[in-house]
Amino acid sequence: MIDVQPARPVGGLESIPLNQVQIDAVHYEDGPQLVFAGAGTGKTRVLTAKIAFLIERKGLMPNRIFAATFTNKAAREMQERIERLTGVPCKGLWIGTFHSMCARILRREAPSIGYDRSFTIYDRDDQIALMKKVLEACQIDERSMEPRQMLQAVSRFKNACTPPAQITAKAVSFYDREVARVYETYCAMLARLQAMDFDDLITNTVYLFKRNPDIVRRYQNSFDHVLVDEYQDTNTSQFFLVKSLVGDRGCIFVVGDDDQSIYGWRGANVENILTFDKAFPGTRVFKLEQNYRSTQSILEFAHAAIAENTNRADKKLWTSSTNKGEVVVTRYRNDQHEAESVCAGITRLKTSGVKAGDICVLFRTNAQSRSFEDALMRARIPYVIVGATSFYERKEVKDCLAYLRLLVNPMDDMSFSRIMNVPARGLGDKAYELLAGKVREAGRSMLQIITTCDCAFMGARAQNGVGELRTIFSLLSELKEQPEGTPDALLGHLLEISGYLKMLEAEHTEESQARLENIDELLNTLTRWSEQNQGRTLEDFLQEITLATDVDKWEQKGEAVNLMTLHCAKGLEFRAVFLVGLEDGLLPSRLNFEDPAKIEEERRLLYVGVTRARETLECSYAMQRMRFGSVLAMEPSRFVEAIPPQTYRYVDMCRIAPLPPPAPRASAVQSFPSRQAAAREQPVDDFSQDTVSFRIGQHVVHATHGQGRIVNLSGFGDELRLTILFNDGVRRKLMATFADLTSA
DNA sequence: TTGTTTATTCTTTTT
DNA sequence: GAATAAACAA
Repeated sequence: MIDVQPARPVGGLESIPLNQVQIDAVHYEDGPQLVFAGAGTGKTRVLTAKIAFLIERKGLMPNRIFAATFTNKAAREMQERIERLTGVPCKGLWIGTFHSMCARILRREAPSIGYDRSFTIYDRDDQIALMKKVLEACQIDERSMEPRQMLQAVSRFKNACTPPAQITAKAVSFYDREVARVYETYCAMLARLQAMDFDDLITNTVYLFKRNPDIVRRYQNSFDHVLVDEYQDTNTSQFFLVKSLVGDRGCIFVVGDDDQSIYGWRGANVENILTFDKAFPGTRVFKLEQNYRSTQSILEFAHAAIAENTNRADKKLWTSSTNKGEVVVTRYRNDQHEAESVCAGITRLKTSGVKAGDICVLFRTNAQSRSFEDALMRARIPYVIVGATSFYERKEVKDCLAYLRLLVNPMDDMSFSRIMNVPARGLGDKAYELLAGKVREAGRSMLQIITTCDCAFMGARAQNGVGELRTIFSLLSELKEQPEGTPDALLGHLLEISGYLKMLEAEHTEESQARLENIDELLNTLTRWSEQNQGRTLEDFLQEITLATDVDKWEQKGEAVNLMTLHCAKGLEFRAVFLVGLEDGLLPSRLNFEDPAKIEEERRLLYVGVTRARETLECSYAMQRMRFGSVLAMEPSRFVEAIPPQTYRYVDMCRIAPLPPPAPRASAVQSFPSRQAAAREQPVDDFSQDTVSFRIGQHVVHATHGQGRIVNLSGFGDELRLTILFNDGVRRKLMATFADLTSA
């Protein structure tokens, strides 16, 4: 095009330090680009620099750039950095998650696909509630077809952009036809409620583009460049979306890492990244392999972990850092032991000068956070949980939001049914059924019916309740039209006139107190938001909070330790990471045992966790874990066992720090002494002469397998089995009496 | 119709 | 062991 002559001193872009590959990727301008960016290789930096390059050097207007990121937080931070670098205000830049940007498009174009602009966005809870209604309407027993499973099927169809009619046409078996019927009904209901679920935001935008050539052309013409972060986690509908925005132009730049693809279960399609060059001919591939984040030993450990996977583009991260660091794998007695010891480790780190905010505990499932919360609380170490039942998922908050949503979208019967009897106004199941019947008959929404009809078909008590609701909503909609009807004022009034506050105030329980505080918090949030977002509407607020990701809601406070799931941790980094619960059945999850592809995804999850660490990494597993309220025996994760032992230091806390004597719970101790307790109490018996020579952690030599280390003992006497981790990386279980072993 | 008790099922991971 | 659904009493 134009030859780039940086006549003026280029302040911004050059202040980002980049290596040669990164520079090449940023400056390339001859067509589609795919950047393979391993963990910690400066992916965000390249993406930021690329956008800055487009604005600063190519003179693109910010509002002509479309950039999809994985969280809104990342988007905000990137936008700020670009503004600082280029000195160009980037308010108009299209940057955010696919979901928020599609919502932005759909708010404008909704009428073209038969929706109102004020449509409601349904979150997961709403989806489940709706699916239950759908199953009821289809007269399907919830037990034969689980709502969550149906939702997953529906989500699969939507992600592949297959409309109900096609599924119905293809359905052969009875089951398939039932699923198709559910899908059809679910979509129809959403449309009637003027609601969209998360998947709809993407697929409806794709439909919009597909059916309206003029609209897609308009959007194509309005974007000069399309960029996508974390491309390995895009699904098929997102691919279609990107494709239609790009058209046959080559103005696309994607960044990703197939090794970090961890969202297959929600429809992400790794093939998107692996076959990118087929979809966008003439693609130039860039590979970032120099890691700027982690120490040598962490990288080696990470590579050993991921190298087991078969379906991956070959690459290996390297670092020029000479800082060796150390990876520790620790075995604990049980989950509590693990939590307490990790807690002690955190205290040690803090005294050695690591800020709490630079420490993170990572686990596979949310339920695992509990034992760490307990331990941290006891140790008086402040912590934050990223993604735990968030504020906006609390009952009382959702109730308030349901009132507000209904005010915005009167078609939203799901929200209506949530609040129609909260607080209690004599509108129970029966009243609901009567109303639902009228809805089918009249083709109007519940709120519309109760505000426009006298409801003589209901009992006297119910009519009274209906009257209350009618008053509440007529007052609120009146206020909403007034200039003083700001979002926070609306909520304040609503809490008063609905009697919601009174209901909680009357309770006088600890719980009701907490709820009142949460409502107060919501009110404060809304007030602050209204001040900061003058001119924006209640609709905007509601959309913002339903599309916020867990990380968006997280403020990384310097003085609090972070707890989160491995999925949440994507894209983040910490000086010190504790990767806990590395047990078979947990990581990998038992539910993915049968499917090798899913096992590989679980392994990538481990890889993501490991590569979050900058300086120290402690991986751990416990021999026993509380689950379902009972104690389960656990085996170390197969992933850890497959990692060559020379890449880490093994610490067996079961031997180093045996638990203090069990609490004097007489009955428990007497009736069920655990095997270990028994072994502790009677260290000398007939077999102990033989067994005593075997200890966990002991180094041994096997006649055929060579050197190894005992990692586990089980059974007694003749039955004594040794689990030995041999230096070839293979773990074998051997009978002590037959194994030809000598002490190393 | 409402609030309480009991039974059951359940845990991946999230926009 | 917790959260939800069904069952039941008031």
